[in-house]
Parts: sequence; structure tokens; C-alpha cells
Amino acid sequence: MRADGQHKSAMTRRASRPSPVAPAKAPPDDTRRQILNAAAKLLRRNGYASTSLRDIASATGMKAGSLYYHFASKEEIAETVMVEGIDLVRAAVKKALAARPKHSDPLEDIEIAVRAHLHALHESGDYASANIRCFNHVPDEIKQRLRKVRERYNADWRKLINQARTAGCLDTDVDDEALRYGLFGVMNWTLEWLRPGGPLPDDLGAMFFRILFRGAARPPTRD
Amino acid sequence: MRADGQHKSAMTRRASRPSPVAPAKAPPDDTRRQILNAAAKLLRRNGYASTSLRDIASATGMKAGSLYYHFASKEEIAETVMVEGIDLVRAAVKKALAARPKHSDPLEDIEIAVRAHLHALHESGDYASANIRCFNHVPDEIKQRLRKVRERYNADWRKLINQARTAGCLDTDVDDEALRYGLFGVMNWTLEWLRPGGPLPDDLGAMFFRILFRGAARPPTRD
DNA sequence: CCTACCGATCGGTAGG
DNA sequence: CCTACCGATCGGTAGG
Repeated sequence: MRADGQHKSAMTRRASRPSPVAPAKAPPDDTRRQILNAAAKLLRRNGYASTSLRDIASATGMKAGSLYYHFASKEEIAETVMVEGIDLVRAAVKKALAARPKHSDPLEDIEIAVRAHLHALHESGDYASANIRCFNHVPDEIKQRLRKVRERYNADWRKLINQARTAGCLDTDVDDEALRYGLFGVMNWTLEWLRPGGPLPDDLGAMFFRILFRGAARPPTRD
Repeated sequence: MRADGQHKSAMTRRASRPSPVAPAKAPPDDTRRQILNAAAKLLRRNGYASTSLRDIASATGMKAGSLYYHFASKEEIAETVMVEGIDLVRAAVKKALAARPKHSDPLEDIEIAVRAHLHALHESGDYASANIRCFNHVPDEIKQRLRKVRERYNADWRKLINQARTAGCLDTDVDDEALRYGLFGVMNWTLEWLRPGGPLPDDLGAMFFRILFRGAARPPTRD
């Protein structure tokens, strides 16, 4: 079976000959990914302080000290997970917007973004959740760098809202920043209560969009 | 000055003679309160795992071991703080609703509740914030008991929303639980971003109520 | 309410 | 990537 050289799937293949760009002697990048996956799951569930390097190591099938062959510190592991968490959601929203129907109006774009953000938060899962759950308890130095990454994603939303504002789709007595914080609030708060058996993230996104943009109150009847 | 027996304010007075209901020989309840105040502040800022008994003790001017004269464990201190955090907000909302204008409609009641909740969260401060910030990282046994206390507060909001529903004030295609989670989301998420220099909690409450019930989109013009 | 201390666990390192 | 270990810190206790 091994003679044909095709026995491994593309997912797990390793270079059989040293490649000029990725030398085969180097430690497999897979291990690094396994560490990050385990760390993301644990950080999401237990928080920053309660996640020990021994927990991460044993979940990856190695000993605590060995983690330092791949990362310089616990902080570096956590920061890597959280940055990826932000970028995963950001990329998911960007991708959903790129696939939107032509000539969609600014409000439709926001609905697409809301649904994509919620979907990524609950399906991609651990990385994005770890970012939101651990942000407050991470050392200040990391927090400051994370803020810059978050700010890029905030800018995406400000742009979406501003396009709706410019197009005249938003009510004049609604504050744009309050609206953005409100959107982040309803979306990210789902991490506190939404369980696997509950409503689907996509349906929830549609409902939240409807409430925040059309309002929960019954519209006044035309008379 | 001490001869008149009136030198202490009512806030800090102690029983000068043993009272049948609260014997004077007992340790002062003030100390217990000071411990809880310090714990609430630290739990809010640093989270459950990163708040040590030594931190709480030194903030109260005592040694770590002495805390066990007032509480049985770190868990008991945290649980006490968090239960009070829920009850403080709940009481603030109840009080605000009790003082509402006569014949206010159900939507006005909800706006009052939103503003009271936000006000309590950011002015009463540490206890309520500690509850929200630490809930996920507290031992399961405590979490289960806290859920029951939270459930009482949830019931208050379900009642408010249900009254609006029954009165026909809410749109038929809005889900009541989604609306409640949305309200909690926008309100509690303010802990993640609202800083002392920012908008006043009351103004923010009015804005959030406006967005969630009237909608951020410009209403269709009547033609 | 303090001193002195317990066993457990933490992030991290040396040497291989 | 492991073994063996470091100093620091943790929640909690004994005895006063």
C-alpha cells in the first residue's frame, strides 16, 4: 500500500522530500495546529486563568514542557488563538458579502453580515468564542495588540453602517455607534445563552436584524 | 464630643448596648461588607480565577486566613457577591417600575426597565458586573444556584414583554424570547465597552429602547 | 483576627 | 519532544 506513494490524504500529507520552501526536517505544522485547537477549546470553556499549559499539552497528547518547542509562552498561545478568532469571523463576513446578490441595498448587506457573524461564532466556534470570552482576563500587553485587530473588524462594520446612512436607509435620530454596539451586543451575547439545541444561528440573525432595524413594536396602523 | 452619644452618623453606628436581635459581642457586620465590597471590585476587574483570597484580604486590610472567620470559602464569597449583583439590579428595576407614571403603557414600562437596568449596572457597579463577568468561570455547583436566582429576574422581563404582547403593542412576527435575549444582549454588552467618559447609561438606555422597538431603519414614507 | 504552615498546582527552564 | 525540576502562588487549615 505504501509503494504507490498515494496512501495519505492531502489533509495529512507530509513532504517526502525536503522542499526548498518548507524543509522536511522542521517540526510538522500539524502539531502547532493541534495545540491551537486544543487551546481554543479549553480557553473558550474555562477562560484564560483556568486553562493550564498542562491541560493544553495533555489534550494534544504531549507534556507541558514540550509546548515550548512550538510556542514561547502561554500568552503567545492565547494571543494566537484570539487573533485567529477575530480574523475567522472577519473573513467569514467578508466572504458572505462578496457572494451577495448584485445591487443589494445597504440594509440587506447588514443582514448578510449579521447572519455570517452569528454563523461563524457558533459553527467555526472555539477560536472566535475564546477571543470574546478571554479578552478581559488576558495580560494588558496582549489586550492592547488584540484591540488593534478588533479595530480592523470594527471598521468593517462602521463602513457597512455608514453606507446605509449615506443611502438614507437609517433613521436620523439613531446614533451610528450605538447601533453598532447594539448589533455586537445582541450577536456576541448569544455566546452566553445559545445552546446546540436552540435556534439556528442563521434564523437568529434574521430575527435580530428584523428587531433592530424594523423594531419590535407593532407599526402604527395607517388610518 | 462622645458624651452626647450622637457623634456617629446613622451609616456607621454600632449598637452601644447589646440588642436582643443583634448581640454586640458578635463581629461587626461592617467587616463582612468590606470583604464583599473588595471582592466585588476584584472579581469584576480580574475574574474569578485571577482573584485570590490574598488579594481580597489585603484590600480589606487583613490576612488571607482571617477571611475564613467570615466566610467558609472563596466560593462562598464569590457566590454571595454574585447573588447580590443580580438582586441589586432586579431591585433597581422593580423600584423604577413602582415609581412610574400612572397609566403608563407596557412599552413605556419596558423603557423604564431598560434604563433602570443599565443605570444599576454602571452606577451600583461592582456587584452586578462581577456577576456577569464571572458567571462562566465559577464552579458548576455555584453556577446552578446562580441560574435559579437569574431565572427570577428573567421572569420579571418575561412578564414585562408578555404584558406588551397581550396589549397588542408588539409585532406578530417578533419572537418574545429573542426580544428578551436581544435586550439583555445590548444592555449587558455595555460592560465590554462603556467607559466612564462615554454616554450616560440613561441616555444609552433610551437609545437602545428606541432602536429595538422602533427600529434603526428609516420608516417608509407615507405616500 | 494573625502566624505559620500544608499539599497542590502553576508557568517556565535545563539538559538531554 | 521528554524528564526532572525551579520558585511562586494558590485555597485552605491548625493553633492560638
